[in-house]
Amino acid sequence: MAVHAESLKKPFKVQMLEARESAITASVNRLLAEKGFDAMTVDEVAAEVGIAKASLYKHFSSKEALACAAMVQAMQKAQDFLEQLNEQPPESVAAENKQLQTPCHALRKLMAMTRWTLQLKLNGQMPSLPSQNSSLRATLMASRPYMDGLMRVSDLLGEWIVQAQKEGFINSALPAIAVLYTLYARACDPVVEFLKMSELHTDSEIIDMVMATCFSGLNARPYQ
Amino acid sequence: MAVHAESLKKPFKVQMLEARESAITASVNRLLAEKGFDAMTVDEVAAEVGIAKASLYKHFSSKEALACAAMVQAMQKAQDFLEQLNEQPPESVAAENKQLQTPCHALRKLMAMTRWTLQLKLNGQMPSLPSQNSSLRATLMASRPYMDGLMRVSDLLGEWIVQAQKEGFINSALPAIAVLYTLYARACDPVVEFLKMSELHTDSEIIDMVMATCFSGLNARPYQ
DNA sequence: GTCTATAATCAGATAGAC
DNA sequence: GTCTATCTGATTATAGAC
Repeated sequence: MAVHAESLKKPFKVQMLEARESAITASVNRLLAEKGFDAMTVDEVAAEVGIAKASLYKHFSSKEALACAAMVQAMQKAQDFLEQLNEQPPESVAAENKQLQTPCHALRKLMAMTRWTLQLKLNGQMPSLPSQNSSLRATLMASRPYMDGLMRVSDLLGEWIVQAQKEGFINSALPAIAVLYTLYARACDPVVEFLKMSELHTDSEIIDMVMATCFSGLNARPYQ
Repeated sequence: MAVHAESLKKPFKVQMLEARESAITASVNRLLAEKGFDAMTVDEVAAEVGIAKASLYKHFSSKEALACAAMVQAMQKAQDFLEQLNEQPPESVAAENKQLQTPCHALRKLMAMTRWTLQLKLNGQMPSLPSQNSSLRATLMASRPYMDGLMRVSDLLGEWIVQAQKEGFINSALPAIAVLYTLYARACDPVVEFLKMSELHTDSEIIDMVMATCFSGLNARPYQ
């Protein structure tokens, strides 16, 4: 019983430690979004958190572990968003947005998730992992929390994709995995940055444009 | 007159030098495609070309200059392809391919160019510059040959985009610049790598899928 | 121009006092 | 656990002989 009480109510020291580590992952997340894993230095992280570099290494054993913790946290946020979307009554999903006005519940969830991704990116909060093969990939693949989150996210999205295809709202000629990858790719779509840099459009307009190209493509659609 | 003759027929030594430098840029191009600018080391380049690192630096003053030369060559190849596409009678553009069967000449050229890009990528010949801000960006921006090529390519594509929009084959609600960026983004689309890694599809199938999502989007199109 | 050998720098990681 | 100071290795770049 004492053991249970101990594990339910965290000691003060543990709370402090977790708060500190949470502050670290938040900084890492921001830096990963801003410059990517390779360009981010451990010195920068330490400076931004306001502690010495050696102290960072007491919390995380390597730069990869540091980035991995941030990625796990980001993945958890994504999963939370999807779970909440999954539990909502389908009709209530983003009804305020005219772009989401499709009669297909599954498609509406997929679009809501894509909008969320783009918004996060425009806010500078979407960590960007190296597209090329890197030491970080191996660390992520070996991380249970990360892989568990990734699998759960993929499962949820996969279900919605198959459902939307069954209902005839997503092109069934595309393998579900290709649709999944295409949606994931919005998280690192350079079009968002390019349009943002051009300063010709608001964030909202940029999202609408990328949503349009993602779901409707470049072609004009005279019949719809 | 002697000057003209000199400049028309290149001396043997110059030919050798250009051949050597061409071999270098080819290696750099391949390495840029394989691992990107940051992960590519000058030692690797020297090893692959088969000369000493110090010799490389006699040809190119820095790693950035090295990559820049490769990018200029790649851009030149793209421009050559587009110019040739531009001079062809419109009817002859990739008539053999069923995916290019649109009555709009401009759209057909855009699609041919996109296919070409994806094919180059699948061949491991599409150099990938760092999406983030890097020292390479500055070098490229300061390079006349690169920027001239980029502008010419953008002009040609821009004309076709506007034309296809005028004829009602590309969504006119999208600014031409957004369409241009979306096409450029195919050169670094991670969906291609992901699908390739999954080993579930042939290169040809991958191209067809990415072409479909690019031009028609994910949505089913029951009316078309 | 090509080479070997070396300088210079930067960034990830650690030692050891407190 | 935090700090300062340092180590280590990798990588860009150069010196100087041929």
